Amino acid sequence: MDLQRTGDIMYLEIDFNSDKAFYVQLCDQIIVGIATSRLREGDALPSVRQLAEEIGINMHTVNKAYSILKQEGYIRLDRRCGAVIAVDADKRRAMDEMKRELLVILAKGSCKNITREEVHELIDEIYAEYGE
Amino acid sequence: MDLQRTGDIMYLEIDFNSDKAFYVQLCDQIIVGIATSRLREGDALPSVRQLAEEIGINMHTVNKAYSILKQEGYIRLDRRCGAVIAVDADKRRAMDEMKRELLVILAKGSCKNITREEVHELIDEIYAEYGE
DNA sequence: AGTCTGTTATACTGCATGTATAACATGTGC
DNA sequence: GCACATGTTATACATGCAGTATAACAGACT
Repeated sequence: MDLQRTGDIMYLEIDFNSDKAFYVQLCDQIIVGIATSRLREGDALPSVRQLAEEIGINMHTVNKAYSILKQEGYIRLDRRCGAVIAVDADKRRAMDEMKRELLVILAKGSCKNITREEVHELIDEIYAEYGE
Repeated sequence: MDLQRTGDIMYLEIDFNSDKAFYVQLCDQIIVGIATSRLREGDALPSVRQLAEEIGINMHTVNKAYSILKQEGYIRLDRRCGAVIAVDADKRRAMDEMKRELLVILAKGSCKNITREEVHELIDEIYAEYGE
């Protein structure tokens, strides 16, 4: 087995004061991790029990996050090697979902006088900071 | 009083099968309505009781949506004329919030092989369909 | 055999959602 | 003044989700 379970996934943290659910925070952070190449195809994530203890939450909450990530096509789960990054790129569906999510966000911005140009700049800004 | 309470806000509908909360659906639809100029500064929204009956939900759920819209600076509420569109454009805060929301969405897209250029195209596409 | 993995089941607490009924203070129109 | 509509608030209830806790199971590794 050449898969190494990384001992420290320090950037996985829970904000206990956030209004976001713990499992949503975990999903988001892992997805951002993949996008920014801190997590790569084939990398192993900590086991549900291990991660749960590290960040101080319950095992089932981590398990829920992993299950969602599996169902949405970001990781692969099996009993041999735990959770492994394995992105299944269903681009068509991803773009549909992105469009639906963007619609409300752009509407909010439009109400607050954020122009289309400023949105484009914001996109490039984010890509510059975190991007590939 | 030259404010007219619009009799039919037909585009306000609840998707009872959605996973989104009713009051969130209402907020989103009203915000999109403002952004697309179907609702304009000074327009009056139906009263909480009237709208609740029209779309078949409880009064308090509508009231919750209105309260949030007020708190986020999209409408003004007073006892004389009910709920009135009145956008308070706190652009700085709006851009901060937009950036935070975009971060995760762009990360998801990046995982699914959606390029930065395609995101830009998607933005323009949405503006072309709904935008001013 | 022992230990780790994900997985499932059950039970409990706390909180958000949504409904229901009622009352209150204020503003409008008669 | 009176009736009516407005937003607002309080209370109570049912339901479901979030999170925790304990436990057990089947498969894979050493």
